[in-house]
Amino acid sequence: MNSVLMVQEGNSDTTLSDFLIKEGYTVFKLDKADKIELQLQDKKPDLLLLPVELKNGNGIDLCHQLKQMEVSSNLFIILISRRKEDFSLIAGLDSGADDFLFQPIHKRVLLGRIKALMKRKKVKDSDWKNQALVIDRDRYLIIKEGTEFYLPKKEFEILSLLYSKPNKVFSREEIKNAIWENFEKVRGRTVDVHIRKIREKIGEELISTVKGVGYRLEVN
Amino acid sequence: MNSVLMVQEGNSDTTLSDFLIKEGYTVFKLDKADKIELQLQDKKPDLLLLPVELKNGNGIDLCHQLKQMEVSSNLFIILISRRKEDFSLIAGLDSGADDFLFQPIHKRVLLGRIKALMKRKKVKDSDWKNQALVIDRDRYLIIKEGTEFYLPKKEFEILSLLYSKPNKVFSREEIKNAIWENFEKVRGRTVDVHIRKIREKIGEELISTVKGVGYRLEVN
DNA sequence: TTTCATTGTTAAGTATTTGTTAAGATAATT
DNA sequence: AATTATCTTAACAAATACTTAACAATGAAA
Repeated sequence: MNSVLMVQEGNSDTTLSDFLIKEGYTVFKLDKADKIELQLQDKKPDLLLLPVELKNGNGIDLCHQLKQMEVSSNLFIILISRRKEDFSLIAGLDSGADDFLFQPIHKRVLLGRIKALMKRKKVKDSDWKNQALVIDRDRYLIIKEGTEFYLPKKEFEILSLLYSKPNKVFSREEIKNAIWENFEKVRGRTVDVHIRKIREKIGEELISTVKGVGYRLEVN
Repeated sequence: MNSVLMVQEGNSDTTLSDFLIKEGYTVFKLDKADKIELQLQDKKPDLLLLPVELKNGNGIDLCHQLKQMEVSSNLFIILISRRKEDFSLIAGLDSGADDFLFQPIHKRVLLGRIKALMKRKKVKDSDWKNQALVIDRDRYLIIKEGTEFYLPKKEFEILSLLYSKPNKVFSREEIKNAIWENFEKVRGRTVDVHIRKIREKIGEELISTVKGVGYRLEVN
């Protein structure tokens, strides 16, 4: 995550791009959004900073289109607007944007957002590529770093659930609700014990506890 | 997103409310729509299920009114009607409703709609005002300028509360009221200590004290 | 400047939540 | 039916979070 494509129509301000370059990013600029697809194909940036207000159309629609195209399916898009009112619109529409910012953009805020996206991307990547964990429902098997583990049903289902949203904290209630038929009848430390077994078999560090809330599958 | 206010005039069916409760939602019921504003102020639900056909007026107008009021500006409203014809009307009018359903309401359909709204809310929340700070309830973590922080429950809830209205000064009473079950029993410097912990972890400048009044989340 | 109410801070005590073990119950397999 | 694996539960230990008290610091008003 270190190349950024900025669309800046009728505006040659370099404050932000200079800042990003100083922070180690490769910055490409476009002074019109028209030929953006070619640029994306060519430069393959990680992030696109796209104004809502464009000379030739609007950024929300463009964002929506890009998000559905193959070239840009892995591209992060931050929409930028001059008017706050726009964002009710954006929130209502399904623009698919990854984040939103208002003008004027503060350098530190932008950097923060980029870093947040970076983290998300990392999680995504690890999901798809160097998967530390694979769940094979067909063979009812967990594979962690090449080693296969067989888990009994309950443990397998709980781990699958956590895996379905890595890093999300699942409350015990959510877990019971999802795994047991009559979840009201499951009391005491039942869930905890299953978690214990999973940790024992697959690794202590795999699942972390958020006290007062629940359990989370750790993915970095 | 987990509390729902249902208006059910002349009908005491509990199928839906039971279902929602089982799904983890807090459900409040009203058997007449007359005093609805008081209830909204009091219960602060996330979602209102409002019939179009009311004894004393109609739900479309009421919806329209509510959407313009401060109390309910963050409230999601789903309009419910017995007759399909109503909805051409609604679509034409700008009722401001977030969604529409026909009687009879199927449980799974309702749940689906609620979850869809939930997603929208998340987007809204994250792009709203306060840009340097992101609160991720799913992962139960705070992201400040790209750095993630895990906070214990009470600290997380207090910060979430302050975040819900950036720059608003919350009195200690308001905070206790919102976070604790029996807030009367919380005495002494308890709130202050939690604030201390938050400042320690996320930054001293984040929350400022308004002497004699309370605390405020600083947002520029 | 002194006073006084308010807030900050620390550290210790208390409460709550979670971890862990082992035994008994239940279900599956032989 | 016997054996084995899995699941649930209770009991207690450990860890963590929460609350409180005591005193310090601050700052506004007299």
